[in-house]
Amino acid sequence: MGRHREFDMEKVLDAVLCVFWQKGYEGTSYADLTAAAGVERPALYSAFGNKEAMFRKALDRYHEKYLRYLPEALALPTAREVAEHLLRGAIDLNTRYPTHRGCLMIQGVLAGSDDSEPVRQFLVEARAAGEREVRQRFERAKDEGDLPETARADALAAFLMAVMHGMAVQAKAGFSRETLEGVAEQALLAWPVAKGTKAAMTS
Amino acid sequence: MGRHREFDMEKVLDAVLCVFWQKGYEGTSYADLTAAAGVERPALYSAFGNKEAMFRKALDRYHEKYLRYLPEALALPTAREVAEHLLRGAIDLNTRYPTHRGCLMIQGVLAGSDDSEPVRQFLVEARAAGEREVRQRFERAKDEGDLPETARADALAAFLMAVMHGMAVQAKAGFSRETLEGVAEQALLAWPVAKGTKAAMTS
DNA sequence: GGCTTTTAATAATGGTCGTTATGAAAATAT
DNA sequence: ATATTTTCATAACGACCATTATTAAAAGCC
Repeated sequence: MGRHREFDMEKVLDAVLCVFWQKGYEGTSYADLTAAAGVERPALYSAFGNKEAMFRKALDRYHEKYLRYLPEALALPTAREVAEHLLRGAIDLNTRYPTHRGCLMIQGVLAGSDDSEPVRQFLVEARAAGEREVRQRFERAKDEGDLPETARADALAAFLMAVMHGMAVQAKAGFSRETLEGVAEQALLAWPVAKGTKAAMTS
Repeated sequence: MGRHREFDMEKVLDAVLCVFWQKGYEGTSYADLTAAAGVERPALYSAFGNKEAMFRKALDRYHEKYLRYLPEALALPTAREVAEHLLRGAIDLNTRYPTHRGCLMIQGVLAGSDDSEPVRQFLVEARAAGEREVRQRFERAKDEGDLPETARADALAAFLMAVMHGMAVQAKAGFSRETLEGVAEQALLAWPVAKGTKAAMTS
């Protein structure tokens, strides 16, 4: 019983996500959110709770809709392909939309106000979880003989993520896709290759 | 004639810089600034102008006091040493102070509110200027035969800066100095070396 | 010591922040 | 058709934002 919701919940969440993406958590106001969503404040509160809860919902959607390339990458057969797919995916995501360049998560990790500290902490942990997955994937690659025994999975994962984060910053600073592709290329030049693999043969 | 200033201008600027470093431009309030500087609001206004002008002064000091490693690096004899010094300097700066990790500039580049857009734009340009200097240094290295003719100075500079920016993000996320050293090491593994140089002999 | 000039601290400005009462409109249930 | 329930928009809430009058204190000049 009762009245029905008049707005499309998914459309609103997408609009909210875009605003957070563009302006960051602490840079986004309810004025921005209502303008983008075409829905008044109380509707946002009844739909999501407060600003922090809304951001977390937006973050979930960000993972589902835009960070798919991460599990995709992890499922590839070799560590080298994992790394390539991660870099390519990051470039694509960071430069695809002219209105909101860069990465929603990285932007939030660098937030500074006291109010946004809980959100920042959450993002720090989420980022660490992603890196952990990559590291574990590279450890598996060592077990499978796909990375050399001498390779350090933790350092490779940290390095790869550093390049991805750096590209997010550069994308926000206006870098072109082509420039970022040059960055990714250089990053992969020293990728370790185990003896006896196809990759080692062609080098 | 008239009363003398009672506070030490340099000490206040240092305190202001630390707050901006910790909380970013848009995350810092005058309450934070007065608490850290031990000086009331009007004194800050008479000394610096408004918040934006104060941030720019803090940025100048940041360059003088903490970004010295950049011109230092550029003055080194080989491109390889330039890159090493840049990475080492970034690691040091980003992890030295537990209360304000990361990089003041990178934090500002990712600011999102409408108010901070002028500051963000300024930082984007300052960042680009730094990268330009590195690129030109690498072009000189090609002329001097220190980098191979096939090397792309722009891609190398962009790559190096990407790693530095990524390390700033990771430092803000709590990474240890040792982890970042692993990142830098991996970044340098594929550094191009011209034939006939000492570096090429030892490899 | 009086007069002027500069700095200092208190406190108020208008504006915007995130959040929430309040009451009208719409839809189901009886 | 009436009562009940839920959503909607208007408008208000206190808190904090950057900025600035206002007034008291301190230091140089005569």
